[in-house]
Amino acid sequence: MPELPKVYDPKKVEDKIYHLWQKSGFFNPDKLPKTKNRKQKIKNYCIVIPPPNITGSLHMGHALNATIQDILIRWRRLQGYKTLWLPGTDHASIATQNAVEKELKKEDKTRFDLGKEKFLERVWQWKIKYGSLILEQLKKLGCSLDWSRTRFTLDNGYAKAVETAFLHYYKKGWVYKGKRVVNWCLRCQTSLSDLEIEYKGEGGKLWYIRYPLKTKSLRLQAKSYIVVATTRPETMLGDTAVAVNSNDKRYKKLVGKEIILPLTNRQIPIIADKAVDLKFGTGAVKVTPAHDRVDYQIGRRHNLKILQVIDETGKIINVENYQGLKALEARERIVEDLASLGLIEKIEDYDHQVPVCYRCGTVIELIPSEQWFLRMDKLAKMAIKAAKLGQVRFFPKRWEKVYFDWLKNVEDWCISRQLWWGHKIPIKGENDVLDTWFSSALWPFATLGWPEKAKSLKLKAKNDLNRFYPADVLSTDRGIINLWVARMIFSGMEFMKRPPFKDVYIHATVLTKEGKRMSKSLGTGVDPINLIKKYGADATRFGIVWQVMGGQDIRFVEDNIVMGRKFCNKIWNASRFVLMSKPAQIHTDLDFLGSQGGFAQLRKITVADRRILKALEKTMELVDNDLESFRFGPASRKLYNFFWHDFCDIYIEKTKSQEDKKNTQRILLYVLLTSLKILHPFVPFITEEIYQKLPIKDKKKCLMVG
RNA sequence: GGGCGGUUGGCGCAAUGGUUAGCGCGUUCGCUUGACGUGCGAAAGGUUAUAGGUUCGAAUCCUAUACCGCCCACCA
Repeated sequence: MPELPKVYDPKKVEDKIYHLWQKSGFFNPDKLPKTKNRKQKIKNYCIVIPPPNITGSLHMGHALNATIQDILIRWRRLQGYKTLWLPGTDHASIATQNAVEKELKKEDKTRFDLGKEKFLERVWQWKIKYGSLILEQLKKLGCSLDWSRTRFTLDNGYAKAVETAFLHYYKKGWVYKGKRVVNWCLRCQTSLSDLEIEYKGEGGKLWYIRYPLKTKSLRLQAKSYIVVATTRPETMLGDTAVAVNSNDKRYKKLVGKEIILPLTNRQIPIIADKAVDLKFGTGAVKVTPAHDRVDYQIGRRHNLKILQVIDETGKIINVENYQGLKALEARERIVEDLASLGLIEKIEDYDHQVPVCYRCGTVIELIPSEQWFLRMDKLAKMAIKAAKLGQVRFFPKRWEKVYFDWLKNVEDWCISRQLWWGHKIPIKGENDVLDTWFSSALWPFATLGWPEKAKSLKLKAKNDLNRFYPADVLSTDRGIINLWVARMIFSGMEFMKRPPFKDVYIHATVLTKEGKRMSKSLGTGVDPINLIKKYGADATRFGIVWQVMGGQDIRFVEDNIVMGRKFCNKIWNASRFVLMSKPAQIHTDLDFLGSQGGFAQLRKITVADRRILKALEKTMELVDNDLESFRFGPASRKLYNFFWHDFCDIYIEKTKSQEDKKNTQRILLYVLLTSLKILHPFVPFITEEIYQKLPIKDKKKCLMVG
């Protein structure tokens, strides 16, 4: 046996070991060696990876999530389950299109300069580059994904799944086309769903505007008016009513009367509606059904005209004097004009929330637009039911509230987007594409071959679809519980009649040490690849998972990765110690603790021997329990304490003075081997490397399938 | 506006109502004993955010308050 170096060097080990794993084929459940457990049909275990967007490289959040999933998969694989962890990437329609547009901007070009065809070529080049970069990163981290099943949400088979799903809804009448007031991103030039907008606090103003009442006498008209408050005076051009609360005594007499809308001189009614808050502003609100969500609802209740005055470029239309002005320019002009007419009562400072695009941060305009929608009432009910019945369980449980709250009040989903990169709407004459989340909603079964394999599913044929659907665990970030998780659940219910996974594990969000969100644009991001280069993949995995406690956010500190590296070095040197004594071979499956023989047969077993064996057994049990309920941090601490303290500090020190060398060597080797097995899901590279050097009689090709 | 999470040694975090509140990093002191100085042994460092309450007993349960963070929301 060659002498091992004193310090563990991950660089010399990781690529070699990953290659060994890939060559073994054991990432693929169909190629796993037979064991007692794997012969049983029920012992399948599946995780579908949340496909990373191909917008760039992975950050620590991804690294944490990938580590968590790999721990679960390796743990179950070692237990004898037929494990599938299915890899892939997401075309991320709007996000990727924006990323490529940003790149073009550096060349002073827009997508329109290139034209659709050339632009899409460019996106495909981007996809090839970043798609493979992401998969490489996962490999560096040690992820045991079945690469033979790699999918992309825009590959040919996937397009078939999207088309099938869309047409299924279409035939049911759940997908429909209609003109609605939708969120419109002025930069991306597309509609967005309600979940795709964010709110940004803005120090704005509240203008109080006098709307003159229509009276018979002109003299009176100058004196009598109703005052409305607004943050967006320019939208008054599209007002088609003024609304007050029906219980508001101040305005009771005015309901049913008309006002003359300043600047346009249109006559519009004063109406009573429940949506109006008596306490805010003046209690009277201008109603612009074309450019405000609430106003649209009010308009529908009162049959008001929808008068669009802002177009999809953010400019004023349909009003002569302001035609072609940008909304903000129009605002200035209108306020000036109103002031010169003496119609501005007062102006107050007012902080409010402005909707912005979740991908590019541009202000959202609400405009009436012809779009495709998916009816949500029935689907939402199914999704709620699945969680209520416990078919889907959230960990930690509190996150199901976020899910229920959204589904209970959800409105129809606007699924069409005016983008170039994405799935085409499968209806003749439609050029628009689908919301990227429509396709990701099908991920857990589309990746397994749906709809092609659906027929054989009915025939109970053995294929991926019925073997690995539903998946056991979905591990993801809390930010996409509704955007993605909820939509996967109702899609699964609709197309597969079962929810797509049993457990939803919401992992911690990785923050900076200061408690700020990690973000590339803020320069607060930490690249896992740099950590892997510096400390090794195992150290990075162990260090980050060490911090996973009870669903709390993680403030990332590099100290923990340093700890991980030290721990790996400890594992390395304890193994060196055991190997240096040149122990005789032992049998892998020898049941030392059981009634079958093993240590029960050993005559001279010392107190220290008994203690370490007991501690090992206990640790195995506790770690299993922790992993059953996703307690990764506590599990890693138990492993650490057992190995470092019980095994190294106490037992190994003790063995140096134990007389029965042969017995001691056997026990040392047994405890080391078993420790490697329970450590392997957390630190796969180093444990595999050591395993390959251990004197085991019936050694498996890999510890991975130990 | 509503909801959720957090606040424990210098820093990052544990502790499932019950001994002296633990761990990692850092700090100080001592160890060149043949696995590891990325190590071993020891030590210092905490009125558990604040104020009340429940209890034989509270970091833990309850009620407020403060600060930090996140999510949702149609007060124009």
